[in-house]
Amino acid sequence: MRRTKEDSEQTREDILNASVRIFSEKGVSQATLDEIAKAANVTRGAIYWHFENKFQIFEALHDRLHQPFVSMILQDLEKDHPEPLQQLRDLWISLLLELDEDEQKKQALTLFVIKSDYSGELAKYKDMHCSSKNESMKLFQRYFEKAKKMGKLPENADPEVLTQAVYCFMKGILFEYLNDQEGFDLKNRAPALINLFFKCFDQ
Amino acid sequence: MRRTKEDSEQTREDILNASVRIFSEKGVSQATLDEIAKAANVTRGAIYWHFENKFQIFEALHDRLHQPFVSMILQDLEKDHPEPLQQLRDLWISLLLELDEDEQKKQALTLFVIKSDYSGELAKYKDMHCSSKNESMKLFQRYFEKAKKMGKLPENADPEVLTQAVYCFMKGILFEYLNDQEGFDLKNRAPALINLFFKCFDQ
DNA sequence: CTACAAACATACACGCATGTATGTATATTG
DNA sequence: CAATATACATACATGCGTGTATGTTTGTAG
Repeated sequence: MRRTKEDSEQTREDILNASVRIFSEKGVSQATLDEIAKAANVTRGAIYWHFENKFQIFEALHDRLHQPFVSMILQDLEKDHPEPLQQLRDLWISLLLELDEDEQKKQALTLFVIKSDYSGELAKYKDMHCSSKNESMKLFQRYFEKAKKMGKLPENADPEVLTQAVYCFMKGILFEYLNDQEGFDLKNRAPALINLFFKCFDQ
Repeated sequence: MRRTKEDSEQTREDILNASVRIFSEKGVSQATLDEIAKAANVTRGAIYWHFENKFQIFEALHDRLHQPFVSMILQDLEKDHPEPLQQLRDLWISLLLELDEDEQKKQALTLFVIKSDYSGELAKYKDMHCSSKNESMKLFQRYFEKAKKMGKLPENADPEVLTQAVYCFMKGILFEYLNDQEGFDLKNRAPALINLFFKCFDQ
């Protein structure tokens, strides 16, 4: 059953897509390669052909999902918005609203925000996760630095602290929403929550 | 090796204490009963005598840790503070600062905030977790309801939204801190972060 | 003082997930 | 058109964690 090169690439994608689903449903450590194989309509043989083990899949998924996010933020930072804080606020609101309607993204975020605790078997990937977290935090910090340079923030405001605050808030929202999607009316609450938070910069 | 009743209760406690450690280090699903047994200086036989299985330990831990938290908040709510928002703010700051120096509490919170994703084997306990979450959120909401009755909040402020906002923020802080304790200088940042957030109510 | 049962420790059987070894069909290359 | 490597599927061996069955000691009730 030798397949062509495109076929092969397709099965690789199938495996990755199935992995996101299974990982986000059961958690990485509870997910089994056989489940993933069945969800991707292949056998474990195919998985072991494309990946060394379960954690290589995890790593591949991380790359596939982190990079688009970073480049999207970078693109947003290119724009010379007159109100960087407002820009960041709107970015987050639209991100949350898009998330609410994108099952794929929800699964991916569920996987990396909730279902992977980077302990035990996943411990080796903690550094990877931390550094990509720091990478995106640095990007968010640039919004605040812009705002400060434009005099939109008080002199004593520390962009690093503000970034950490926003990051924690967003992480909390994502966490609560992804943990109980029925109990969290994101579509209606997201603007209210974000707007409320960004009020603390308006003084 | 029949032990007295107090001995028995002690081993039960030993098992629970060891479980918090192992669970918070490896995650519930990756923790094995043999590890727990060794950490508690007993055998798996002792564990199976006191508990049905791993998840019964988890349940027992949840009870042991949730109830003191609730009663602590209830006690704080008894006080008739003239500024409920300030009271809530100070409560959170002191909770975070205490946490920073209490290894036991850190382990417990790590377990329930990060290491248990309530999927797969833990799915049955999701309801339990959600209802105890809602219970504590209702308690936090009472601070805002108090404040509103006292005219400390604008007429159109929705205590439920405000509660959700604070809860998400705190969850995010806890999550980030527990995930990378070295990278999060909680002792110095906690007051700054909390104070910043509570500013959005001062208008 | 002697049953009996509590409080474990030890031993065993089972299933399940992993990794690897092997088989196989087919695209591709010379 | 043969030879080879690719892209898997299948089969097998292994280990590990769980649950349970059984053994053992000792506090305790009568």
